[in-house]
Amino acid sequence: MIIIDYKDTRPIFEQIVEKFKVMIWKGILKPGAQMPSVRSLAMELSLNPNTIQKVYGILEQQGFIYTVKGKGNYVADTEGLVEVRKLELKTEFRRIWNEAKDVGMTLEDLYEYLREDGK
Amino acid sequence: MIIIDYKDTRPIFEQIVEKFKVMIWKGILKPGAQMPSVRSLAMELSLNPNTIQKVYGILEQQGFIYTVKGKGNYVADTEGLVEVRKLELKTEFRRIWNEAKDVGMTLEDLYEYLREDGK
Amino acid sequence: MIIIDYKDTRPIFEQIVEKFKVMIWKGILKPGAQMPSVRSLAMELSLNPNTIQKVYGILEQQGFIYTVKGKGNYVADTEGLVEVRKLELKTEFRRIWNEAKDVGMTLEDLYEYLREDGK
Amino acid sequence: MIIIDYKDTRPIFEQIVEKFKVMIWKGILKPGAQMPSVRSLAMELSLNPNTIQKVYGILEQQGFIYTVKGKGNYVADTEGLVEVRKLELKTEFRRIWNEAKDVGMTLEDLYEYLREDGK
DNA sequence: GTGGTCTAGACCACA
DNA sequence: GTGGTCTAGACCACA
Repeated sequence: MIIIDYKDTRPIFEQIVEKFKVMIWKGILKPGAQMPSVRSLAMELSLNPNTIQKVYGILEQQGFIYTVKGKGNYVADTEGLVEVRKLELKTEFRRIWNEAKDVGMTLEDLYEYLREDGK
Repeated sequence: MIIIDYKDTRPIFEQIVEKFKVMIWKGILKPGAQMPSVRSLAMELSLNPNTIQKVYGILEQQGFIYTVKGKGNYVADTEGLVEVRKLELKTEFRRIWNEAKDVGMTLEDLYEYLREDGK
Repeated sequence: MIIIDYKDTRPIFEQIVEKFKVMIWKGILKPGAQMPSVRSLAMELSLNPNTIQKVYGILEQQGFIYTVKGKGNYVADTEGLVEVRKLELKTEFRRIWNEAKDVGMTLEDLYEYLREDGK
Repeated sequence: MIIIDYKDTRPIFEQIVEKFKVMIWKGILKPGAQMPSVRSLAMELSLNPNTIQKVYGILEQQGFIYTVKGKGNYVADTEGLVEVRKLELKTEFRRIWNEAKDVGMTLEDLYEYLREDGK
């Protein structure tokens, strides 16, 4: 379900956080669904449980999951989060776009480039 | 000329590399111009010379400056680098765009958003 | 495994980079194999960890190894690198050949000389 | 007569030594000819006289020129030097060739490559 | 003066 | 344990 790319320069915990977020955004993991336990996921991925603990901590703190003590972690309701996320992404786009203008990229170049998304 | 943001999570050397690149892209630092000496810049920013050494090493290795031993560092010709930079930026756009699609952003939304550039 | 030649005029870090490259080219270090840790190698060679850090940084940046934070450094796939290496070597040959012509060496002399490879 | 390439990574003194050697090998500077004075050459190239002093010191020590106190520097007889130089170059070729074999270069590849020398 | 290399050692993030 | 960043400071080559 989750594959770690050891040649990715990002730390492992960040990769996993990212993967879970995408699965939640896309609805592969639905609100209320139980997350795998820290220990079982650590076993499955051959990682230190600390690493998974950290992943869940970040997801919880960002509102993607919630913890029920003694029972486990569950996917949260992500309604409000989508709008927050869109804003974050727009801010990122704006930042890069400012640099792109400096090297002479046009909005049309960018539009064309992103449209060819199949390739 | 260069201000370090200690609240930034990125390492100091990376921030400075970034700042110099932008100054070179924008033509604030022109090809052939002499860079501040390793030691003088270190003093000015209250940093260790090693840190500046690292910054200049990266800039040289990426083709932004060149070193004349015993004389100093100079801004290089940046002709070919613009194309490389465009590719980097496109890769960044693609990465964010992939996330943006997951939360339901359309290419038209993005286009409109970036077009209103005054704000 | 690695011996430093203190009579060599090249800096230590460069000698070690070179040695590792050769071991990787020759397949003595195979793709996926773990490199010695920064600190253990530093101890073994009686060098400062920073020096090894630099060596690994260069090897990584040139595609010979990759780093997994908190785990270690691993030998990368070197498929594409062979072609790059061939180009580098050709450039070196061209440089020396230009000098050799100046003292009257012919291509046939060179060919004969390199062919007698047993000696 | 001598042009310094400031984008060359080698130190300036080395570039000049190199240039003089070639001029002597090629016979552009003939045995007995007077070398430009340290001061005049330093002026001409806008360099520190120390740098030229160093160049002449190396050339003298390697037998390319000789110094007559109070008169100047003169090109030496280079008869014997050519053979010595050929040996040095052969050693360099052998060293690179050993590496080239490791990445699968053949003697024929090399021959062809060096033969196309016009380009 | 200029840059380059290296040591000793602290402190941090990640697993 | 692993690697990454940074300081303080020595020593060297080059101009």
